[in-house]
Amino acid sequence: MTDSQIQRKTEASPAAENGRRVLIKGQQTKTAIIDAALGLAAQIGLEGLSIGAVAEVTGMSKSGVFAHFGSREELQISVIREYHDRFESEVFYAAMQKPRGVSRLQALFDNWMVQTSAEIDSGCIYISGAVEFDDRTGPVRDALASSVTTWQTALHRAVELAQAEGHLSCAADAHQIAFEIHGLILALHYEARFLRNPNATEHARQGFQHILGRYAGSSASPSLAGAVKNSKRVTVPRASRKPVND
Amino acid sequence: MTDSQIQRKTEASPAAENGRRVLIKGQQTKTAIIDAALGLAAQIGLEGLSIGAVAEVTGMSKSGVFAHFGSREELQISVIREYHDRFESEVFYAAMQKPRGVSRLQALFDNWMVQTSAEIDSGCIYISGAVEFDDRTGPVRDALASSVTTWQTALHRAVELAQAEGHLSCAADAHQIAFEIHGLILALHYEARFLRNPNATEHARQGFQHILGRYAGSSASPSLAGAVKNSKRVTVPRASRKPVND
DNA sequence: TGCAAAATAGAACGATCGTTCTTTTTTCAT
DNA sequence: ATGAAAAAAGAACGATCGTTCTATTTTGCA
Repeated sequence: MTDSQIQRKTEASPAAENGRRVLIKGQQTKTAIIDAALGLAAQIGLEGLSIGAVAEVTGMSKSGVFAHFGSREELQISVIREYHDRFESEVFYAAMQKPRGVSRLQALFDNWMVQTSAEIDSGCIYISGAVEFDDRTGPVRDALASSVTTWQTALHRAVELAQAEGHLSCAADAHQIAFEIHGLILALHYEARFLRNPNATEHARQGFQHILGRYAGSSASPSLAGAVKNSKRVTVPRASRKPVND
Repeated sequence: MTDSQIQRKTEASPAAENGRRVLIKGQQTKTAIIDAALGLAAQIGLEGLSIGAVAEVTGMSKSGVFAHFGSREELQISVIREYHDRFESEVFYAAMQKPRGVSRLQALFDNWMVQTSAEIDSGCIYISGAVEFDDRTGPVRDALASSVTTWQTALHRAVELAQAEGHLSCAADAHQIAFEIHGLILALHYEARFLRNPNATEHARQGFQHILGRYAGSSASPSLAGAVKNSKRVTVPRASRKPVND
C-alpha cells in the first residue's frame, strides 16, 4: 500500500488512441495472471493463494507477478473482482433473459448451482472466502463482502419480483425466502465438495421446490408452464458493476 | 507421523494405580494446550492454527508445545477430537433428555444454533474446516469428516424418530429433511458471522419451523404441546465416541 | 531427600512467505 | 533500425513456519 503507482500504471489503458491494439502486453499478462490466480484461489482459497504458486502456474518469476499488483492483497482483490464479473454474467445476467417471476428465480438458482459446485473440482470463493475472512478487517474482506452483498441484493430482488408477479406469497418476507435459498446452496457445497455426497445436488433441487411450494402465491399456477417461452431477452449493459434492479 | 511414541506416551494414563492423583502434570498441560488451541482454531481456522501462536497464548515455548503432539497434524486432530466431544455433550446429549420426536429434534436444532454462532465471536470448526480441507487428503481431513459424519448420522436418526413418532411425515426422505436443516445452520453461520446480519438467528428459527410445517405428519398436533414435560432423562453413558442410536 | 524420568526451554535448521532492489529483456512508437 | 519506456527476471531481505536436537528444569516415586 506504500506505492499505488505500480497498479495505476497498468490500469489506465495506454495506447488507446491507436486502434491497432487495444490490449498492450502488460494487460494481457495481467489478465492471464488473474485467470490462473482465480483457478488457484477457487481450489485452495484466497488465503492459500501465494504469489509463488501463481508464478509457478503462469511460468513467470515471483517478482514478475508481483509487479502487476504491488501487493498480495491487491492480487486477492483482483481475483475477487474477476470472480464477481464471471458470477454476474454466468449466473445473474444469464437468468435475466427469463421473464420476471418464479421462472427467473428458478434460472438464478439453477445457474448458481452449476456455477458453485456442479463441477466439484473448483470451489466457490464466496463461500470459502466468507470463512477465511470471518473476523478479519481490511480491503480484501470489504471487497468480498461487497460482492456478496451485491449478489444477495439481486437474489432478494428476484424474490420480490416473483412476489409481485403473484408467483410467491406477498405475505412472506423476501429476506426469509432468500435466506432459505442461500442455505440450500451452502449445504450443497458442503455436502458435495467436502463429504462427496452424490445426492447433494438432488437434495438442493428438491429443497428449492419445497420452498417454492411453501411460499406459493395465490394466482400462480396457470401462467407458470408457459412463462418460460415468452422470455424477452432483457439485454442489460454490462459496463457498470453496480447492482441492477431490472 | 515418523514417530508416534511421543503421543502414545502421554495418552496412556500413567500412575493410575495410585488414587492420589489422576492427572499428572503432562496431561494437565496437554489439556490446557488443547483448550487454548481450540479457542484459537475456532477463530482463525484449523489451517491458521500455528504452534507458535498456541505457545504464545499458553505462555510456553514452541518446542514445549510441540513435544506434546509430535506434529502439527496431531495437534489439529486433538483439537478436532476435543471439539467433537464438546459438541456431542452440549448439542447431542443435552438434547437426548427430550423425548423422541419433534421436541428432541427442536432441542438439537436449538443447541446447534447456540453452539455454532449464538456468540458470534467463535466460529465453528465443522464449517471452517470443511472449506479448508475440501480437496485435501490425510489424517486431519479424515478426522474432521468422521466427526461431521457422526453428527450427521445422529441428526438423521433424530429425524427418523420424529417420523416414527408421527410428528413428521413418513413419506418424506429423512436425508432430505436433514439436508435442509443443515442448510439453515450454514446460512446462519454465513450471515451472522461474515455479513454481521442481526436477523440471521431469526431467519434460521423461522426456517426450521417452516420445515417442521412442511413435513408435518398426520397424528402430530395434540401430543406436541405436552411432549416436553414428560421427558424421561435418557441418561446415555459418555464413555464411547461411537454414534448413539437411542 | 535423592535420583531417574518426564516436561519444558532454548537455539538452530531449512523452507516458504511477501516484498524490495537491481539488472536484463522485451515492447513499441518514432 | 533506434532508443526510451515497460515488462520481466534474479537475487536477496527479514519474518514466520514446522521441526530437530540438546540442555535445563521440574516432577514424583524410592
